[in-house]
Amino acid sequence: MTSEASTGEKGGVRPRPTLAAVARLAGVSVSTASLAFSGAGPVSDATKARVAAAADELGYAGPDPRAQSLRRGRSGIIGVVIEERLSDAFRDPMNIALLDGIADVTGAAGSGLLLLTETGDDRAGISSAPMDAIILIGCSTSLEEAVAIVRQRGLPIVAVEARELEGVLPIGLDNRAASATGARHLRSLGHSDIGVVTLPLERSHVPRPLPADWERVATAHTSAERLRGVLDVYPEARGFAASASTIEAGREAGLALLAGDRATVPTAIVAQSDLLAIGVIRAADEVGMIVPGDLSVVGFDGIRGEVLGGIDLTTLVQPAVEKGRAAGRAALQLLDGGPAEPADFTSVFHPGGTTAPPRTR
Amino acid sequence: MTSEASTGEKGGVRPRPTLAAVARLAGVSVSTASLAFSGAGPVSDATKARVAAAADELGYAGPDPRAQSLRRGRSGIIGVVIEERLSDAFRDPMNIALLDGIADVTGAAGSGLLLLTETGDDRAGISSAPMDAIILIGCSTSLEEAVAIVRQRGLPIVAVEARELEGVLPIGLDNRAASATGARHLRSLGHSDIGVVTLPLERSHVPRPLPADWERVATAHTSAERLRGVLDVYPEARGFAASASTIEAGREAGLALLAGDRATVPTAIVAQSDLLAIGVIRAADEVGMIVPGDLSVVGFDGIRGEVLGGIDLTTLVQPAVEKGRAAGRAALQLLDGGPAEPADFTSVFHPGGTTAPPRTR
DNA sequence: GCGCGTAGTCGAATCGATTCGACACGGGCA
DNA sequence: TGCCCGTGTCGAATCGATTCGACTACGCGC
Repeated sequence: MTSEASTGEKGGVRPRPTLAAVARLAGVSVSTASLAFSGAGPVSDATKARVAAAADELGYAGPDPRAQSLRRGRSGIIGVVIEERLSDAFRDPMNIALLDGIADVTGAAGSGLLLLTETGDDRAGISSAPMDAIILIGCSTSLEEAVAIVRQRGLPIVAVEARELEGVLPIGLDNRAASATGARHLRSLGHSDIGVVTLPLERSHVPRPLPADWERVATAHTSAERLRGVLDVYPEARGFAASASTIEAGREAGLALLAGDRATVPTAIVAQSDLLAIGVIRAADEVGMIVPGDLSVVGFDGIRGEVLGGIDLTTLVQPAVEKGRAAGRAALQLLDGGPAEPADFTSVFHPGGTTAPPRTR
Repeated sequence: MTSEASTGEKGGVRPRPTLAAVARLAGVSVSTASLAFSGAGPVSDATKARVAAAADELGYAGPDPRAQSLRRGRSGIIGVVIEERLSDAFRDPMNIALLDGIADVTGAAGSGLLLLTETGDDRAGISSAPMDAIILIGCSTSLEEAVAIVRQRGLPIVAVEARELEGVLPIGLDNRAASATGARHLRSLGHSDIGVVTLPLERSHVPRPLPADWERVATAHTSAERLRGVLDVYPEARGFAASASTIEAGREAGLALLAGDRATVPTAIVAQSDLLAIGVIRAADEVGMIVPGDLSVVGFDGIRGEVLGGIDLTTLVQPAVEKGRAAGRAALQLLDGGPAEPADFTSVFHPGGTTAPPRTR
């Protein structure tokens, strides 16, 4: 009878054996088999061995995660919502570092990361994927919407660098203060006319000069905060919104700010990311300006390595990986029911070789 | 009685309402509620409306994905296994492009991507995450192991650029042939002494000269194939295995190959990735060699954009995004029970400005 | 006017595990 | 000798949905 077990010997698409089958073969009840398998509960060694043998014989691959997650009310999956296309989001090393930090923590806790892109109207994932918690990163525009959906599902929400929102645990960065520090550095060097290259401010990532009503139209929290930080010090700064956090977009923005007579262009530019800063430097190079002689450039992020091409960028170094870890930890704590305290990270000013006093003209 | 619905008005951790609760409030059976909600089956408009109203009142967020996935035997999740740490894997734009291609297809089909890293002994994800299929990318060393686990779970497996393996649907690239094409290009230019910088060949990513017994110790399929392609044309080529697919690792390898008397170093280097190639070019620059005057360099991948820094690299352009799409499609087909045919992609040789005839010496 | 098909609804089984409470048995302690 | 408790095992409820088969009316055709 139970020798139907041998079915699996060779056949084609044999259905996955269940715990019940294992129990039957081992001659014990399902509950005992479960106990034996999970190690919880008192089970005699002999029984344990028989169950193990039966499982082995049937090729039982362990409890079905679907059934398990239903019963336990946990799926062991944490959703990560990324606003843009993956290829866009991952162009910036900061996002990768962030994700790496998250993966570091959640991976260690045995949770998987479910990547949810928010492109188009693909709400499907957010509204119906099996998750225990969700981490929003780089989500600006549609934040409210996403939060509403997720909240209705009763999932804990962690948001990295988002504006305060009811029921959302924030992982913050001192964007405004840090940017102000960078700006003050320029002021102390003697700069009085500076430009700002911002990250995309609104949903439509169209590169353009900063509109006067940017406060009203801005939906990207990080960009807005960093901009405020600069304006705190230089209320008159001219701005240009880049189309993305890439070198190319930075170059484009840089060319726009540096166009015109040398006497009328800013003597320093604050870029809201290091990639943008590198682009600005490239633009300066193209219009024949020397950095930092003719133009000082400040970045943000503190990326390292190849992309910099050996440049020692003056920038604000943010602990991206650590930020990711904090987000991961917070998500885990929340889904454990425990309270998680919001984290706030601080960027460190790194004076590099791309800033200097303005050339007297 | 049923006014307990109002509990959710403000309270703390109200448990998520179930379909049963909705049905009760609407005064219909659970089965009818289910039918009404999913739209399947004949339900009168009046009933549908009442169910919808009840769901609305209770704040029902739709069927619990966990229960759904148990019943349906599907979780709507596709696992993507990445061998290394995310920050390492995503340093190479090719991997991002690949993932983007996968996400493109699976996202459109409503499936989420579960990121599983294979760092350490963290088999947890692979062996127990709720997934419907799995895609292995850049998995070399521990391929067999991973495949064994997943196969026992009865999941369809798609592997990108892996060696043939029973029960695994391969998505291939003409690594060997394409590399040979690159090598023949060098031969036709007149080079007779070339070097190869390979991607990591084994688990331990230690940079070192290619050992004589590399065939035996190599576990990375892609690297090995690309190497074979070059050796097909230049059996005597000297090799150096880089520690990663990064510019820095390429530079390091380049310096190693270019050390010594100018007369004894290779006149051309084939790098197994564009990032490595850029590193090699940087190394050449450092030791005072001009590319392509003193040294020709061939890459692999066909990355574009900033990292290249304006270099027109001679390389083999592979359709990475398309490869990802194919992998995604294959996974979807397999989990639909349908047969999926393996895909094989072809790289296109792009003659750039980094190769030239060797300087006569 | 009778029977049959169908729209609409419901009850119950099912997916595969976990876990609580109950039960039987044997040994230690009073 | 009798009682209690811990160990090992089992049955049954439960998680939350989907879906099959059955049942009730009702309308239509013959």
